Amino acid sequence: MAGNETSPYGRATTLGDVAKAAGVSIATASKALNGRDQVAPATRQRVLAAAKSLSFTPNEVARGLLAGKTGTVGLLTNDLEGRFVIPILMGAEDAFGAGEINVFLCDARGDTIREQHHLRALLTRRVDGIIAVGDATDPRPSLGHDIPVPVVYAYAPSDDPRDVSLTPDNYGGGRIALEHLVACGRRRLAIVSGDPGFAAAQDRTRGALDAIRETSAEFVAAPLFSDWSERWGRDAAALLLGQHPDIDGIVCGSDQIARGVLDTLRDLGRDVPTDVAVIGFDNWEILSTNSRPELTTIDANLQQLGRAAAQRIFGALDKAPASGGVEHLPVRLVIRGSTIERR
Amino acid sequence: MAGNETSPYGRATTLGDVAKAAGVSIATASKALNGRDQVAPATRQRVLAAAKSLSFTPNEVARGLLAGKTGTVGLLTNDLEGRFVIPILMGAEDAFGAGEINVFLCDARGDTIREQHHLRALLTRRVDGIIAVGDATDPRPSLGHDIPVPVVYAYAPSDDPRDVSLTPDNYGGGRIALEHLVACGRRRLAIVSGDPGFAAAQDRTRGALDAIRETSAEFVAAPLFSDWSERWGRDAAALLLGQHPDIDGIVCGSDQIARGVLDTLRDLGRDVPTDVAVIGFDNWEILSTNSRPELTTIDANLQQLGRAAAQRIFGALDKAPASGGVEHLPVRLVIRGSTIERR
DNA sequence: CTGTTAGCGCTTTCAC
DNA sequence: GTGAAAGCGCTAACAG
Repeated sequence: MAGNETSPYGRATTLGDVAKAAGVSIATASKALNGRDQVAPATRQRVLAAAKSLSFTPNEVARGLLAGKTGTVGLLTNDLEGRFVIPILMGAEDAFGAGEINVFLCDARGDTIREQHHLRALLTRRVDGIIAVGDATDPRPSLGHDIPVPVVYAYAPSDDPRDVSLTPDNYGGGRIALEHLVACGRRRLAIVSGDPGFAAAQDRTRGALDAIRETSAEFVAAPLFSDWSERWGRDAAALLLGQHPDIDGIVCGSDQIARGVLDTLRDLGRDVPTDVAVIGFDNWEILSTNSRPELTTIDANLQQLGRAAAQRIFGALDKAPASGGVEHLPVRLVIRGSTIERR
Repeated sequence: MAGNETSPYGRATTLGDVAKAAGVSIATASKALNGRDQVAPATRQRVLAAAKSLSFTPNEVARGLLAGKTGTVGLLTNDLEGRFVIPILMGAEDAFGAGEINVFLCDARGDTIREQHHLRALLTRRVDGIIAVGDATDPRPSLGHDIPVPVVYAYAPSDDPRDVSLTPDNYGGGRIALEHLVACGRRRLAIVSGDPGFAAAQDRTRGALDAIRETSAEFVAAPLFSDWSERWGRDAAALLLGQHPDIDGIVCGSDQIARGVLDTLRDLGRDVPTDVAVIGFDNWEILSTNSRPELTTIDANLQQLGRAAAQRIFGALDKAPASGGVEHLPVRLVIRGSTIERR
């Protein structure tokens, strides 16, 4: 396609080439191609034909230079797994009718230096906004306020209340999880959470603790914390069942922990959900849909979170920056076989 | 920062602003900032100072327009999980000393229409190259040859031999897996693979089948195929152990399958690795490092694959396009507790 | 309706 | 050493 001078891939076709081929001026070609209505139908046809035959692709870079905005957004992440960032990316892509915007994904790998580096690069490329995605719901250091484009923090909120932050409602999730177990008829419950240093562990647990007061159920033991591993889930379940053999429901801090809990219950010959109901958190499908039985869990609606983040960016673009603060987005219950009998 | 006319975020500082502040021409300011040597040290200092005090960020968009290249690469993926694409992205970022290049990540979600849409958008943004990442090692339809920038297919190769494709050496991985089991003293082996419609299932299995001929070990049963789930791993193990109680090693088609196999072995009271050694494939850490015992597995070196893809792009940029064909990149054995006794 | 003109922000000859 | 001028590809007035 196009010319073929020195470089292996030739020079791309320009609007000038199209105009020449159609025998019109560049300005007219531009109008024809962009659907402006001050151009004769016949002329437009000629331009369109020329553009097609030359497989003309308009140069968005030039367009962006002129317009003062590029139609790009930077996604700055520390999520090495991609577990959070991919759904958030998808949500962001959706928020602008596919293809309007393109997303630069930058992986800072938990390194502040690298993050600054990427931030600078993104600004240099004149992104229209930045979404900072963390891999935990604990507040993270603000990127600062001397950034000339809107910034939204997703999943991990900023520690500066002036920033705009979106994070899942872990507290509400804890409530929902507990309410579901109670609705399933469970009365003697326990909590196995993750690393107590994480806000997620605290918030989810707090939600469950608060919610139980409104029910006739009770916790047979204080919440257990350690880390987010399956191993801990296994160990915790053994501990709990040893001390309280009559437990009939366990709220877990994550799907990983829940998988461990399921393993131990199986080892101990307890049927799930008949003897003990188990609920996880995250809806990490590779874990939640492969267990025996499949895991009932709380889904953080990350794709919606991505949508919302993108909307905040674009809202802030024309109007004033969205007012700061941490917004907690609703999560949702996903019911599978670990809490109700499947038929 | 910068001026503050109408838009909420003001107009960005331009080179002109810096030049004015430093009392020099735009041309001189440019030279000073870019380390050209035709500028007096004193002048350079003044320009640098002005740039800093105005927190000037050069506009890479304008620069790209002039240079004819943007320093961006498009990553077009169908990998909804992000399991493959994130390591590949990291490898690509590394290949160009961090920050030289930025990557547009586009998720086509397995939809050809959306893929074409994204492809067009990327070309419109004048990316310097495109990496197409699939979520399986089966050949995928070529994006075509009328693309004006280099394209490299990663993980999923193109079905057109003229394209440049990089994919993990699954066959070699199968060999390595088997050789490891034999090196661990196993002699009565079996293969539990995944969906037989996948190239990965066939290639890995073939590698193991070929490799065993060079050893004194044997397969006690024909390879088993079904799907990539844990459930299938559990069922297959039950079947195998029922028919061949003396099995002492199982080559699995994926970590998921291996997890299922481990579960059944545990249910049957077989010790791993003492009675039966198990090896997985993929090194999907959430699975492989959380099992009992942890999984020995084959890692596809995706980060290196990303590096290599980026290098192909940039090689092709100046010189002729890299010669086409599918290149199989080496994989590596990761030894954990499912094949050797840990101390 | 169409073409001319003037830039967007920057780099690069090429005079001075 | 420094600056004026041209121009990357495109759009947006403004004349004609």
